[in-house]
Amino acid sequence: MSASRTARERVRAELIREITDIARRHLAVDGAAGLSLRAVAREMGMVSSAIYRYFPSRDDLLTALIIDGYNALGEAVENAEAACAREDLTGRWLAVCRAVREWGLAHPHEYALLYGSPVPGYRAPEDTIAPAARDILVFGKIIADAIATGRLNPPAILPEPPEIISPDAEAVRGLIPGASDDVITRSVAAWTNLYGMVNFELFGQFNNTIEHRAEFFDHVMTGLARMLGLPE
Amino acid sequence: MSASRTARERVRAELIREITDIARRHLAVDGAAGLSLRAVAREMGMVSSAIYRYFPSRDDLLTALIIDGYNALGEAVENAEAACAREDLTGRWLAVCRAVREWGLAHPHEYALLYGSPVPGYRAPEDTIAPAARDILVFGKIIADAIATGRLNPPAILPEPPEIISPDAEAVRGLIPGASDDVITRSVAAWTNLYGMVNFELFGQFNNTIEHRAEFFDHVMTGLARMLGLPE
DNA sequence: TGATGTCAAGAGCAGTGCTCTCGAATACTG
DNA sequence: CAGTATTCGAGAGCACTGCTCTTGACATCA
Repeated sequence: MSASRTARERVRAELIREITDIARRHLAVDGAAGLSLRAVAREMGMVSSAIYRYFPSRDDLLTALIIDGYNALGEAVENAEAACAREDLTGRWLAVCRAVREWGLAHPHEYALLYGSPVPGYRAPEDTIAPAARDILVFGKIIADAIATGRLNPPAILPEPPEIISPDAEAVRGLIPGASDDVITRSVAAWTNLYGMVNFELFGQFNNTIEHRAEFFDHVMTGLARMLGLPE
Repeated sequence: MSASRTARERVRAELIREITDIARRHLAVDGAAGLSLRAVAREMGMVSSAIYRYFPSRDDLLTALIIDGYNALGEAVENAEAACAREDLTGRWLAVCRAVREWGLAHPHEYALLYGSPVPGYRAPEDTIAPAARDILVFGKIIADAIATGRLNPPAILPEPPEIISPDAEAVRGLIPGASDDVITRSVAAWTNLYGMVNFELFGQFNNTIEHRAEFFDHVMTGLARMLGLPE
C-alpha cells in the first residue's frame, strides 16, 4: 500500500478510462457491431494485444460501456426530475419521459446497447443490475409520492389484474411502497409504453408516418399520466 | 423464354431458397451478428465466393431474411385474427397481440432483426415496407370495423391530441378510415405499447421481475382494448 | 543488488466479408 | 449443328477481426 503502488494503479485506472472513452466514441459512430479492440488500440498508439491487459475480452469492454450507459441515462433522468417542483407530480413524470427520449436521441447507439436486441452470446453480468434501475427508481418515487400524498386516482376503466400476477407485483412493490396490484400493473405498463415509444422512434418504426415526434410523444406520455392516475 | 432458360432459372431460384433456409437456421441459432456467408456456403458444400453469385453482399442476404420475417409474422397475425368471429372485436385485437408475442417468443432472433436495434450501416430497402405493414393492416381493419359498426367508444379521459400532429394522423388514416385524430393517436400508442411489451420481454427487461408474462401481457392488452374503446 | 511482478510488443491462429481471375458447363444464335 | 455468349463454381488473395502466447524491458520491493 505504498505510494508507488498507488501510482501504478493510478496510471492503470487512467488507461482504462482512456480506453473506454475512445471505445465510447467509436460506439457512438459505428455502433456496437463496429466496435473493434484493434481500432481502439490503434488510436491509443498501442499494439492490440496490450488492450487485453485491461479488458480480458471484447465483451468486458462492452460491459463497461453498458454500465456507463445505464449510469449516464440514470443521471440524466435524475437531474431532469430533480429540477421539477416536488408537488408537480405530472411534471415530474413528463420530465422523466422526456429525459429518456432525449438521452436516447442524443446517444442512439448506446441506447440500442441498453434497450435494443441483446448482443448474441453476451450475458449481462450482475454489475449492470443496479445502474439499470436508476431510472426506474426515480419513476417509482413519483408514484410513491402520489400515493403518500393521496393524489393518485387512477380512472376505474381497467379490469382488475388477475390474482396470479400478485407475486410479480410484490417484487415491484419495493420500488412503489403502498401501491395496489392495479397501480403496479399500470406503472409497469406505462414504463413499457415509454420505452416502446422511444424504441419505435429510434429504431425507425415511425419513419414516413409520425413526423411530429416530440409532440406526439408528449401527448401519449400525458395520456399515460392520466391512466396512472396522476393529477392534471 | 425457352424451357431450358426456365430450367436454369429454376435451379437458381432453388439455390436461393436453400441459401436463405440455411441462413435462417443459422440466424435462429446464432443471431444476426453470427450469420456468416462462409458458414452457409460450407454447409451447402460450396466455396464461399460462389454465394456471391446469388447474394451480392451479406446485407442482401439479411434483407431477404428480414422480408421473410415480416411476412411470417404478418401471416401469423393474419391467421390468428381470421380465426376469430368478426363481431368479437376485442377478441380479434387480443388475437393479434398474442400472435405477435408468440411469434416473437418462437423466433427471438428474427424478431430482433425486425424490431430490435437496427443493424449498423444497414438501410432497409423499399422492398421491406409492404411486408412490414401486414400486421398493422390487420390491426387497422379491426378499429375500422369497430368504427363502421358504431361500436368504438373510447373513454373520454385523455386530452385531445394537439393540432400539429394532424398531418401525421392523416397519413395513418389510410389504414383506419373514418378515425378521428384522437382514435388514431390512441391506436398508434396501443401499437407501440404492444411492441414495447414484447420487446421488454424478449430483450430481458422483465427478468427477475415479471414472471407470469402471458397473464401480465393479456391483462395489459385487455386494458389497451378498453383505452381504444373496443367493447367489453 | 537481486528477485518479483507488470507491461508493451510482436508473431501467429482461425475466422470474417469481399474481389478477382480462370476454366468449365450451359444456353442462345447464325 | 457449330460457334458464340453467358453463367457458374473454384481457388487464391486482401484486409480485417478477436484472441493467445512468448519475449524482453521496466519498475517495484525485500
